[in-house]
Amino acid sequence: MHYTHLVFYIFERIHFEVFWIIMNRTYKQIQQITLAVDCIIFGFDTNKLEVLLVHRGFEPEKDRWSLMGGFVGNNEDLDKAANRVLCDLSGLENVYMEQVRTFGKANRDPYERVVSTTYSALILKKDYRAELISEYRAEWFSINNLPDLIFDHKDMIVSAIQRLRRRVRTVPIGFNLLPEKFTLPQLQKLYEGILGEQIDKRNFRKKLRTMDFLIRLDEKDKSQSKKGAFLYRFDEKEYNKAKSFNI
Amino acid sequence: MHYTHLVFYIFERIHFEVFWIIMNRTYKQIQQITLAVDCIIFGFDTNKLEVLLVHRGFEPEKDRWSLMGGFVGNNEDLDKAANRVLCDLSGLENVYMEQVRTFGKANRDPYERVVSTTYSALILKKDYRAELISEYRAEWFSINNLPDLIFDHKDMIVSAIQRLRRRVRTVPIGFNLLPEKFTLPQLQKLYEGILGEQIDKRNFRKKLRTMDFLIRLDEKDKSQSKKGAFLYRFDEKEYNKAKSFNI
DNA sequence: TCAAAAGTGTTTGTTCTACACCCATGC
DNA sequence: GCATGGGTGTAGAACAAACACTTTTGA
Repeated sequence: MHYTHLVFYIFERIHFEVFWIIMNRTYKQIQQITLAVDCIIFGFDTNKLEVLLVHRGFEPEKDRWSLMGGFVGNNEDLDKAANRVLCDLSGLENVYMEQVRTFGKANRDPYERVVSTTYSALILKKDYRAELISEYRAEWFSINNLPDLIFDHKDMIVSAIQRLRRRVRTVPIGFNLLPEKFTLPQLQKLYEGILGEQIDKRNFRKKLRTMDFLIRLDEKDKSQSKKGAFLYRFDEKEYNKAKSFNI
Repeated sequence: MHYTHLVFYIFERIHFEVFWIIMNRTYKQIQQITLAVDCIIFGFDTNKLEVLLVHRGFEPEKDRWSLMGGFVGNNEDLDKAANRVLCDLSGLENVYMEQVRTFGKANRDPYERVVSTTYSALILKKDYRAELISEYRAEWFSINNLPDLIFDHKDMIVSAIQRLRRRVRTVPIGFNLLPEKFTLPQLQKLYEGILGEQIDKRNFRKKLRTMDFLIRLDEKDKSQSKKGAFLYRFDEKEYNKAKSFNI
């Protein structure tokens, strides 16, 4: 190796080692931050999409509404923390949940530095244990009529709705908001509620007819009309064969 | 108010207060977690999409490859931390970046509890200061030929690519990977590289012709052919008028 | 003059949209 | 027998996919 190359090489080598030593020290001394999860819990009520909010019972921000949240334990998976919070506060397990995004502005909670990862959950409203409503001062709100919320919880809900609107068109997750057996008018109202727009009945049903995983049962639901509407169920096995969905 | 109602009311009230007192204590005592950001830095090289990785210079996991990352300061916005890490390690500011998702498995880093939020950045490779490549032992890797990576960094890259593939079809972010003036053959190769599939030249150009924000200049780039290809530029103002994009 | 890349349209099939009437039933 | 919600099909427009030849020019 040429002399100047060698000098350059040694210099670079030292530079490199020093950089990593600094990195390594940083690695040990770094500041720690309180990490939270907040759950945007969606439910569906005949024709509108709703979120479940809790009434904050302590200062600061007493008497304002907030999402259900909790802190992440030191040895707890982030996803598990979200499930725990949902389960603690709703009594429900094995609920469809997915991460939305992480909110990390330094002053988002003006009282303390908290970074929060949001998760959205789709639950069947009637599975939600009614007694918890009073226990946690929880209440369902239509997404079109949200109350005043603490911190950036409104932004959290908005971004969860945006994501839900995108996802619900390409993945059959909407069924989590309906009972196992449902009618097509119900399903259409669900989609209209989520997307916030009217859908043509014939075009909607035409699309659904092409989906082999939507099984028509020999039963009718007569609660909404005299004629009665056929009940359907979502067949997961059949869906997994092709995994194509598009509304 | 009827007597039993009153008793019930008081009971519920106490229950509610106790719950919030516990919550409030929890709020103060909660465990804190080291929070990191990792940057998936994408670049484009004539016909393939690449990511920039750094060679880890210290134990544990010495000599393996990793994403560029850093820790979030106690008074630092999460987004700012990602920008800082990118800037420290690439010398670039004002780069297109967006949050991807947060990785929070308790044992994802087997040595220490670290939760990490990933950000993807699209940079123009030639803006990346070459001297930093040797300073940080960084290297560009084709996304089809990634080396062995520490922890869950491979998953991080995979989810960033998935997201990029979705986004690039509906938002004109791909231009961040090209110089200000670019040719249509370049643009097509970029899309082919990102999406990992061939695109029909005539159909591609037909779509682009409908987009008013793609301005053809009176210059040609003759570096790739004798005939030369017209240069174009992306007109942001024009795009903002309609904000519709779809490839 | 020829090799190499740039540029250009048409046809066909698929998907999306708009739209209006009959059916079954309980009251 | 009528009011209420459930159920069905078709025609036109927009969009997507497949496909082959001509142009330019430097070497």
